[in-house]
Amino acid sequence: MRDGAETTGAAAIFRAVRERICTLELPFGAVLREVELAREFGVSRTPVRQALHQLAAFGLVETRNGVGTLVTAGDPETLADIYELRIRLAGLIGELATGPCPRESADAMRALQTQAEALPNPPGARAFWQVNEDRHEIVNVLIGNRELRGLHDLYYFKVAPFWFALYAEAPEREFTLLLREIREMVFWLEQGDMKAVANMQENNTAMAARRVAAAFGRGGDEPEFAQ
Amino acid sequence: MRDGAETTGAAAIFRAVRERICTLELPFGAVLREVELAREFGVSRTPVRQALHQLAAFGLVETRNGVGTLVTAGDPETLADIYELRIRLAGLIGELATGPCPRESADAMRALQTQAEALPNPPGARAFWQVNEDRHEIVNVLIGNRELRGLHDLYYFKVAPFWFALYAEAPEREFTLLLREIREMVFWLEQGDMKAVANMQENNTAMAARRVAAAFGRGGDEPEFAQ
DNA sequence: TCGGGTCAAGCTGTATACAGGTTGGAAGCT
DNA sequence: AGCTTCCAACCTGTATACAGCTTGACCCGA
Repeated sequence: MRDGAETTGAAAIFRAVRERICTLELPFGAVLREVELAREFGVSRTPVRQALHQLAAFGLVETRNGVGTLVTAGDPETLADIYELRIRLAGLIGELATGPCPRESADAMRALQTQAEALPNPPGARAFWQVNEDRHEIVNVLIGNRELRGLHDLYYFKVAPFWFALYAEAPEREFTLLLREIREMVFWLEQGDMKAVANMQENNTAMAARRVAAAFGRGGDEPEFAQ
Repeated sequence: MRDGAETTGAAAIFRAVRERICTLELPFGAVLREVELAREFGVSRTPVRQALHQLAAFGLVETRNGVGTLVTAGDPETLADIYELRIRLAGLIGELATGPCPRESADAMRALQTQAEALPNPPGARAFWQVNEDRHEIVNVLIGNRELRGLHDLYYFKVAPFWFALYAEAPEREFTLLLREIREMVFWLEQGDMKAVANMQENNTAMAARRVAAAFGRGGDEPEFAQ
């Protein structure tokens, strides 16, 4: 919901663990133990627990007494719900937009395009993740309605693990699609047309939903993620 | 985001404090001290801190080191953002609905109507709050998309303090409007028309937004809430 | 061999002690 | 009187100790 660079140590742990979940470094079903994380980050269990509880509140993990904190896999039905909603939220970005997009966003996206095109195809997982996160952030700051912006951010991290699993399956295809999206985004950002940007976001979200559904949809049971 | 009757003590404190905020028993700007709450609920600071951190994550309070936990008043701009989004979310309820509404919802709402009509006008703050919460819950379970349901719930609690302040200003008017809404809701629920229910929800949300904007909108600075 | 009961290891939930930060007011100087 | 300085009380952030729960493995009997 809210991010920013907080001063407290729990926020740093929150972001670190969230990133591990999103990059599947921590696959669904993995168990997190508070003492381990505490040792790793050089703190006590207290801040770790704070971070894990927040992740639980956002639905990324589930804590069970006596067992540990498990990374939760959304079942296919939940995943469908999330994407359905996410597509609509993308549409709302356009409906709630007031003015044209600022120049800085177009500049930032163009810079990202240049940077991404310099990468090999497929790039490493880390680079891929970073490019995508930058793209997300550039779009995110465009959203005028702060609450909608928060939701856009929240659901991005919620579906990120699934989406990243797509990359693991077909890295070249996913990177090509990402590049295509960035190029198109640059075009419309340069036009200053927020509605067009939102429509594009909606289209790409829907397309991602189809790919994710094909890979992890109702056909199979629980998604399989190898460590 | 998620509620339910949890086993841990922190969840109970979370709900209790949230209700106090929503009913303005704790007005904006009030400071919560962990030791006080701990004494009151007969627990240590630890579960209290969990509850307060969750409330902070949802934007209802803000914790400052060395000071305390303050109940946060959304500035008028944020309030406008929330309502704008909430109206659209109400529309999505209809768009994402799949089947007709179940009979139980109509029955429950009819029972609530009977119960509410038996109250004096205006009812006490407590009764008013309870009727409204019941109404919200009945509508909430109708929402098929679980994520949207969570958002609908989340934002309900986020605007509840403002909306409850309206009741404090004009109890009879607000109760009459609430009764009207319940009656209309019963009608459409009996028709089984989810889209109509959603449209109604959208209309009533928009109307509430206008009343709130008139009372706490950009005209005045920060809203004033007496203890 | 298989099923059930028991228990110990390990994890989270809770309570408490300590460290760091903030603030309001008193004391002192101008 | 007005302003600055300083400090003590208080509150949150963190670390640690203890209690309750879960689970898997071991043991025993059929």
